[in-house]
Amino acid sequence: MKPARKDRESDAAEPRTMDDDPVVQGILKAISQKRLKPGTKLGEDALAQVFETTRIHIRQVLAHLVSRHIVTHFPNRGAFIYRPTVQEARDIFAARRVLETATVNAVMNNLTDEARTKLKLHIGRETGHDRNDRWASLALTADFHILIAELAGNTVLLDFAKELMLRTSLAIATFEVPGSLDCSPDAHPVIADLMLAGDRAGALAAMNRHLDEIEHRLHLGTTAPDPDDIVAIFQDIGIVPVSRGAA
Amino acid sequence: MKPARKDRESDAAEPRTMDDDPVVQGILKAISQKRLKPGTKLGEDALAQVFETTRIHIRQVLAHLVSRHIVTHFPNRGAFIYRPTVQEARDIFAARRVLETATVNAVMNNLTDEARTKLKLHIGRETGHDRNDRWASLALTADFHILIAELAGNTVLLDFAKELMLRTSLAIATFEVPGSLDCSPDAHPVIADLMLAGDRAGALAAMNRHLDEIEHRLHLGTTAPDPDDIVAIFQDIGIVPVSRGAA
DNA sequence: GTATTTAATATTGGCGCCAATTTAATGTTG
DNA sequence: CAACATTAAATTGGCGCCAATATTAAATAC
Repeated sequence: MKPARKDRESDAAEPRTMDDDPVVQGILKAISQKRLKPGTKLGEDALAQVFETTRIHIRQVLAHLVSRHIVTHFPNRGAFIYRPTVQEARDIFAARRVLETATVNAVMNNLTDEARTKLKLHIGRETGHDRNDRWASLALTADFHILIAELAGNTVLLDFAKELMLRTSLAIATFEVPGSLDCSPDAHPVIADLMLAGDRAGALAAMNRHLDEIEHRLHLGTTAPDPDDIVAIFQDIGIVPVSRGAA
Repeated sequence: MKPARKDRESDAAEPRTMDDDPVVQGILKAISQKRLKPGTKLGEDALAQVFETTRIHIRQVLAHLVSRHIVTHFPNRGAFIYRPTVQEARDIFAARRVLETATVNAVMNNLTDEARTKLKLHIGRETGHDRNDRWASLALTADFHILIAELAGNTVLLDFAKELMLRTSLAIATFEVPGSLDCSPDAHPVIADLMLAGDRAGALAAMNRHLDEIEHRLHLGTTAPDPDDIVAIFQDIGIVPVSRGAA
């Protein structure tokens, strides 16, 4: 009937990655847009109903997110968006300083015309988008740092950068002061211009200042030093209307 | 009967991580010792029988290893130890240069007595162990780099370092020339001595030379530039006696 | 005798069911 | 009326079964 299948068995079956999964991408996008906050419970049935899939699929997705340090799993309790500790938040930013210094350096070692074009294109989108759309802004700010990692041409560092961006979103959502923005609106164009101008030292300094600025906006020294972590989580679990008043 | 349980529900249930799993640790250890080579099939029933567990447990373990880029999953075919491409092997070493430069720097910024002690202790174990035990050697060489990442005091960078060590093992096993050692036996003591002596620049240079040496031992330019990747995998899948001769 | 086709076997993938535990609700008591 | 104990509901965890696919073995044709 279909004997031609055997001839292509070498390339027919491609390896499957969880990152392509629409449910994974949906949850990750929701996190980077801060629609899903740390401590939120990810019920299996609820997710299965929202994404119109089976519960088994959801369990695989959650297991993947647990492996990626995006979700915490409590036995017999379920999966929750991970809430970084204060120390871990600092470690994330320290790791970003290391990684992004390297990626900026790598990009400037090989600044092709294609790289320049992509950089300009992104800055154009970032400055020209609708400022009222807060969720589009949040997604774009992460894309800038990921773009630099892409231009660096190292898939391993790119994966690390993606993971760090997600975990940064969790750290910001956990420790931010409610009213402030994530980062100043012109930080990315400044960095991009310095890179396009060939000013390596200036670009590196601007990037590190940018990261410092984001980190110092957070309440890493004052709020919840490290104790009663899980207790705080339980307070926030109730995204749904909380009937009882504050304790 | 046991009403005291309710009082402790806040701290009773701890989050569970896959890294503590004995099956995961067993597979990871086997990889770092190069008993499990890239391309080897990890059958679910076989693993369940070896580790005396259920098939579901094995599936969770394999899913975790897939997320960690240690195992590749082919639909309806099963899980195989991941085989890095040439480009990815280069990226792994480039990422290690970035990461380990940072960790060495961090350690030397805060070289406590405890750090000195642990460093000396490890070097002592590495030089004093049985040289004939090749598998113990392989496990120890990875531990040296992980120890430095631990002493750096950044959990995020530590996780990255652990992942990079695993992927380095896969890269070496994939591209090594059969007879050679992984690295020269005195490279680690040299680096440790320079660090203990406070010679930052010397330690960084020695570490980078060490990484260069490991990378240059591999056949990254001559063997299988990048084409027919999956085909090559299928050739090596047959760890079990191959009845047919070479093609 | 080699290659192709066909059948048999083994392995993976997924769905449903039921047990174990937790969480919410209800009733009781001081 | 508040706090505790008990009961009921909901959710997660795990096991077995069966379908879908790939791999191996046998059979047939050239």
